[in-house]
Amino acid sequence: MESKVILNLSVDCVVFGYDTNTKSLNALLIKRYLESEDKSEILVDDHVLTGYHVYEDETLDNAATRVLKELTGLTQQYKKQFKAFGDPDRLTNAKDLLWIENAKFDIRTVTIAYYFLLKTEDVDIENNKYDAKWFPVKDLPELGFDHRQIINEAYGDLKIKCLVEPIIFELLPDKFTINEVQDAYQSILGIEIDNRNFRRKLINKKYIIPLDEKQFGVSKKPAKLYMFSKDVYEKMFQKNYLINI
Amino acid sequence: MESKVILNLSVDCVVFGYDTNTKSLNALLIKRYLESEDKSEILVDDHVLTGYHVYEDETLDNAATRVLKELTGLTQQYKKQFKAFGDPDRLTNAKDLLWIENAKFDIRTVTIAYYFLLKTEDVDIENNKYDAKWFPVKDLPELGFDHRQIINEAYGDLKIKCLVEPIIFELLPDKFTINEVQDAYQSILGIEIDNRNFRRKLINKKYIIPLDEKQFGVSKKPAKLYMFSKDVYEKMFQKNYLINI
DNA sequence: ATAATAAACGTCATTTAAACGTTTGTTATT
DNA sequence: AATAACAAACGTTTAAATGACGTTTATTAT
Repeated sequence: MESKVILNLSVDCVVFGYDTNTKSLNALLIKRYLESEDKSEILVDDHVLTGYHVYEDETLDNAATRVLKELTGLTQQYKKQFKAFGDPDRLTNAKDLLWIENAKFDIRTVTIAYYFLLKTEDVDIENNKYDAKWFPVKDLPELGFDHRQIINEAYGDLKIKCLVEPIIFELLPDKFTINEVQDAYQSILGIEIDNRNFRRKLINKKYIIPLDEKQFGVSKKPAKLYMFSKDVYEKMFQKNYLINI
Repeated sequence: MESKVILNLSVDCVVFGYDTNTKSLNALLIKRYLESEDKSEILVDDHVLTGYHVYEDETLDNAATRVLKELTGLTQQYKKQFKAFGDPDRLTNAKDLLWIENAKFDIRTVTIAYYFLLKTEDVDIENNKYDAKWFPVKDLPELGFDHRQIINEAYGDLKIKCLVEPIIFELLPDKFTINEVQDAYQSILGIEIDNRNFRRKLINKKYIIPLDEKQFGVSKKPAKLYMFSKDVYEKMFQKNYLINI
């Protein structure tokens, strides 16, 4: 009745990994490279997000989780569905479409985009079967499809969420120093924060638990380690309804 | 290759309308009522959101705008795509499916959900061809499909957005009193606010413009009217990056 | 022992927030 | 035309949070 456009449903995953050492927020991308049959021409040479078709009997959330697991082996990471991308012409670039099995111009692919938060070090990048690599969000390579837009929108959503929820700790190791938290905020939000005031403010939070441990192996005064207690945070009924307009 | 599940793409629109008089946030719903052929049985008797199939050559955003216009005649309202709902079993209720043309059990409908913000009075409810009605968000009727969940998630998203962006003014008339703003926050967030502190704080915002006008027709001291300047708000480079965790 | 350096602590002035009390302008009533 | 009623509008006081700095401390490398 309708016509010949075939609808395809997929999830795409923006995997954010924060690197405490380089203070860089990275995105995990996979390489695409394809030559013409006679090898005279490079048809595709760029990077893309991981994504996959959503199976018939699968929820969107489960599809995203499956894709992340397939790519990284990880299953318990912070996940957020942040936007659907479904413009009818979003995959009409013929070069790109060669990548898709049985690609025709009358397939419309709607993708439900998720982002995940984890630590760069959590992924064994050496033995990754998709040859996935980390790229700084602020220095992305050539990207296929509309994936640059998807990453940018994910990043925008993440920034806003950072301001109202303590999701920064999803990006940091379980035990962290105050300065590492500050560095993460500065890097992700692109701002400068006064260390002394930030330190005071953070240490006063009841859900920031000081540990009887210090850094070691550093060649300066080792910093005290802290951890974040999600329990305490949730029990103090946050969403304190501070209207901040 | 894949199998016999037919994928259907739709948008669903949560139309929020705030009523300044009753201080109630409402959702616009349409009635479903269907009897069996011999009229011995009521098959469907509930309410649903407005939604529609997304046309082949149409963006998701345009589909949502089209649905709103069809329902209300309005085209310039605040709109947000907030979540996709696509669980394989979300429409497997046979009773519900009778509503869908050519419904079979092997159709999977993924819906991209939007919410719109407007004033209840903007909609001419008397002459509405879908027989749409307003229902307080806090007192919804029996709802079809997963529409209760969709409304609740939209409402949750709206509440959070209210705390960080001045979208409350999308729900209020162009000229409003300070108390009307307070009432809207209290009603939507479910909180109590001290009027004297709230008033002082709001009046001090540069983007809250006092007018040389007062209420009339009220039987008490008429309140001064104000308006919200989106221009001023945006120029003062908000997103002042107040980390509020 | 000492230099170098990041971590950690401290101070003060200013701003913002919370919790109240008081005055004012309008309409309705006498 | 006085006054009661009442929400609007303004004011005060105290406590807490923030912003902008200066100083001390613990560690490693020399």
